[in-house]
Amino acid sequence: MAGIWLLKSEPTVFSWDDLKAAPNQTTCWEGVRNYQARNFLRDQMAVGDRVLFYHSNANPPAIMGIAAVVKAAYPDHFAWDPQSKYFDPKSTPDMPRWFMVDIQYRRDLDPPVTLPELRRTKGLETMLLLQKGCRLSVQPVTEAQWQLILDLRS
DNA sequence: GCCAACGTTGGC
DNA sequence: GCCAACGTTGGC
Repeated sequence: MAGIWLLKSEPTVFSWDDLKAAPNQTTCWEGVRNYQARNFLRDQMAVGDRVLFYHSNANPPAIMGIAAVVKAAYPDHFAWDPQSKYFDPKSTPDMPRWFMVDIQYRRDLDPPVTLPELRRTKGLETMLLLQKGCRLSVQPVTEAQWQLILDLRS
């Protein structure tokens, strides 16, 4: 069974609409600079995995829709660019420290599933996103959680 | 803008 | 290896 992930993005940095407007509705997911998130991304994300696209630092924070992984992990070359805000001199082409995947738009959740709605939903209490202080920007989602979330819009 | 929670850094 | 200081995240 293919994996399921929740990816966080601040809409002022890269929004759901940005993804839909991107060439081929596809984008590389650069800028992950946390080791736990990197390990999920690098070691476990695979082509065909399902993605919940979440707007953090938004009003309200919400899952905007569904995307899919269309390219598995490869080195995040933004880490090598001194002009990039994601520059990290400790990552080199020979020894890349950071990785990214490509994701592609699949469909909207209409309307978006807001954080308060998620908190109200029975069965999602253990979802990582809802845990106090969980800042992980790449999170695994269980099949049961996925189904509960989709059921909110069907 | 505030601030709690967390992750990382670096001196020792 | 400890841990204080610092930086970041992200809801509110």
